Amino acid sequence: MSPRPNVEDQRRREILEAACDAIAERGFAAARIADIAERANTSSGTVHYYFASKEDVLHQALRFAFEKSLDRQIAELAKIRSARDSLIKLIELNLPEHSEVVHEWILWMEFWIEALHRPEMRPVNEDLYGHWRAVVTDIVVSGQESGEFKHGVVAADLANRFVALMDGLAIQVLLHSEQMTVAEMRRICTEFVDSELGHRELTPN
Amino acid sequence: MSPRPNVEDQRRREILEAACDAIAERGFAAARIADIAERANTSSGTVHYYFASKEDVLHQALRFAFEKSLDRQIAELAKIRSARDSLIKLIELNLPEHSEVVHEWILWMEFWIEALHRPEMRPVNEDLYGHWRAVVTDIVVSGQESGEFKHGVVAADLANRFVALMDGLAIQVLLHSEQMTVAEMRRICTEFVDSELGHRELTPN
Amino acid sequence: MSPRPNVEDQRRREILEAACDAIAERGFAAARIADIAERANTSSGTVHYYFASKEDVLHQALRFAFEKSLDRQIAELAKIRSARDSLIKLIELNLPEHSEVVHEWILWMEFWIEALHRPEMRPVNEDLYGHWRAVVTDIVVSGQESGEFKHGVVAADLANRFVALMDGLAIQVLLHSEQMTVAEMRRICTEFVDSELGHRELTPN
Amino acid sequence: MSPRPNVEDQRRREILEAACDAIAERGFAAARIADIAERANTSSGTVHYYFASKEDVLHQALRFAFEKSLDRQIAELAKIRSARDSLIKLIELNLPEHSEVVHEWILWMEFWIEALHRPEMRPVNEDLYGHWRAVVTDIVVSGQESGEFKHGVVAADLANRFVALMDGLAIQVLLHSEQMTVAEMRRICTEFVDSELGHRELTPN
DNA sequence: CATGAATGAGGCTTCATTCAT
DNA sequence: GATGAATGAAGCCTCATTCAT
Repeated sequence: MSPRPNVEDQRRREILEAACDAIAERGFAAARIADIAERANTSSGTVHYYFASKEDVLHQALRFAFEKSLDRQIAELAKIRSARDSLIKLIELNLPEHSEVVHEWILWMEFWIEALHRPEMRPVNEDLYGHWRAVVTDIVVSGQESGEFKHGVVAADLANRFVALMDGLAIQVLLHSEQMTVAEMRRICTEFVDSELGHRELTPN
Repeated sequence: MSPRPNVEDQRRREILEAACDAIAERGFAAARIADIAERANTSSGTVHYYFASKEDVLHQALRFAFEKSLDRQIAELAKIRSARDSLIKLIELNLPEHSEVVHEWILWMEFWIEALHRPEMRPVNEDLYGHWRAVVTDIVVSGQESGEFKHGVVAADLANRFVALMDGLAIQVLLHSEQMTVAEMRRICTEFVDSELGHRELTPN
Repeated sequence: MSPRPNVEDQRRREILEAACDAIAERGFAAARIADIAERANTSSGTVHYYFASKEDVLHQALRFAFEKSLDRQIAELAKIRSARDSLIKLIELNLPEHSEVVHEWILWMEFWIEALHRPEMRPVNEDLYGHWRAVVTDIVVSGQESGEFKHGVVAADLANRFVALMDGLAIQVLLHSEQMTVAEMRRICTEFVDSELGHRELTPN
Repeated sequence: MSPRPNVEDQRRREILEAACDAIAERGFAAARIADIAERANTSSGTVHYYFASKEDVLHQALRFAFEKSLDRQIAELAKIRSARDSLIKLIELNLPEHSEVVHEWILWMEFWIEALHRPEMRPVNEDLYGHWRAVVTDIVVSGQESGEFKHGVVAADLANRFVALMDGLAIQVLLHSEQMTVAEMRRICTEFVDSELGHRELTPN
């Protein structure tokens, strides 16, 4: 009957969102409780009312962001029939072109560093990255089953390479490398899909 | 004539090495001046005597580590004639298998995060990564010129993809992902070289 | 007519009991409103609803405990006829042997410290300790009147010495001193009574 | 050669003295690092430079005060030949008449409470109180040997009773009980010595 | 050259207290 | 009557930086 739980859950989410913003803007290590409180229009006391410690908010914030992002992407992909279109969509959804996606990538990078020094966070990587890889693997498999993709490629292996390639490219885009722009990243990823899975090479003559 | 400058340079280097160790072990953000001093068997006062600020030591330490690593790799590659062997060697030199290379990768990852939030560090990326790409590009070009590699591949583009792939794979290896081991990374990188540059596909029948 | 006041009084007492527990377990200074609320199965808001401030609950809790203890002891003593048996009973009732009495002693010790720094609490000492001394004094006087105790001892003086001795011994027992056990405390107190008030020494031959 | 150690030791002692003052004035639990720093004419940072934590300074301060007090008393007693005079001197040295002795008593009381809740401090009690008891025991034994005191009293037992009596009386004096003044405490303690150890009763005629 | 004692700003965390419900 | 979400003041502690030696 009571609407309280929702209110509390709502506040909780606001704080996590604020924490994500703070991490993206100032970096994981430099984010202060006060930054989070400010962005959530509340007090530092309230942040501690909902979370046990700074580490607690920040870790939960990262997981929260990743789960939200994964859900959103899965929802977007669900609308698409073609396997190739799905991978292209996946590329588009993850090109660090607009600030929202840039933020997500920054959170991933911050997470890598944190997980590097805090082994207890590695399960998050295992879990989330596993999901990610599974998404790609599923698309590849279904594309192969439907005949849209060529056979002879191990889906899980391709997923690993695809994800690694995107990660590596995104880093350079985010660092504003002159050698790597969003456009270039898009081209490379698209070509990766077509050359690895496409039929063109199979019918040269 | 005085030998002093060497002494000072020596000490300077010791501090930078110590800073690299501190970053690799505790993380860029968590590394303290006291950690550096301890690892250099000196005092925090001395660290400040040689460097203007904490940021100064840490930034110089990263650049120092990357330049040393680049130099060492270039020296190793200079001994090798074959272009393919050079790329294979490059892969081996950068597989995060032993602690030294793991440390180098951690420094790169820490650097990415730092450069993300401190734009003034991006030139280091531009510079060092540029070198890196140039190394790969040169090997590819020389391989193509000698006929060892197939033509039709844009060397600079391949270098970008190669480097991005390694970066992305290394991250997962460093996070101890169950899906990505050193062996798997070695296989993927080697296959990348052979499938992208090798002649096998060109003579199927 | 309304039974409410009883409900409120009841709740009030529960909170005071809870506060006593909290003081005994965590110490006066370390006891938090949340500790009290938890032990009273209620909320911190409710504690404040019944008491003006933390200081208020804690001070009232101490007084409450002492009054309860005094009443209980007076009731126990009322059953006893012999003056010597009364003093022996008093000793038994205050030997820090079982947890309830240990708790009472801890509350006294906490009270001493609090009264030391908060002069406004000293009247509680004056009042309660006065009662205590009066209890002892009355027993001694009645024992002397009945001939059970020897004369020549100033009852009020003996009460002061008796109470001080017990306080000092109890402290050492509570600190788990190897030199002072409950058994030893019992022996010393009993001998005190007999040597100070008994007739044995008076009729040696 | 370097006078540094002395300087550091000196500063250390100053901070401990300041901590004792802070405890005596504000109470163990209410004493803040800032209070200590202020009284030592230094900064809170410096307090932490010499001591690991607040608990660390405060605990060391108590031990420091007790050892100093014990040493001082032993030195005073060394000048005295007569056993009775020694006990009388001991009483005088510990009557909470002047602020210095009052401070010492407050520190003891604060210590009792702290040791009650922090068992790791109990050895301090065992150690220091043990010394104290030993001092009394030695005086009694030597008095008995010299014939100054009557025999038939177990020295260790008397020491326990003497110390407990003084503790209990001091508490009431410190709480400004109307029933217990310094003069009364002096009288009671002196009479204790004479009645327990004196020869008067032995030579009634 | 090098040290390390000293500083104090900054940030996390605790917790009594308030108040809307 | 009772609650517990929210607050913010207060205090401990860390650590880069300074400076006298």
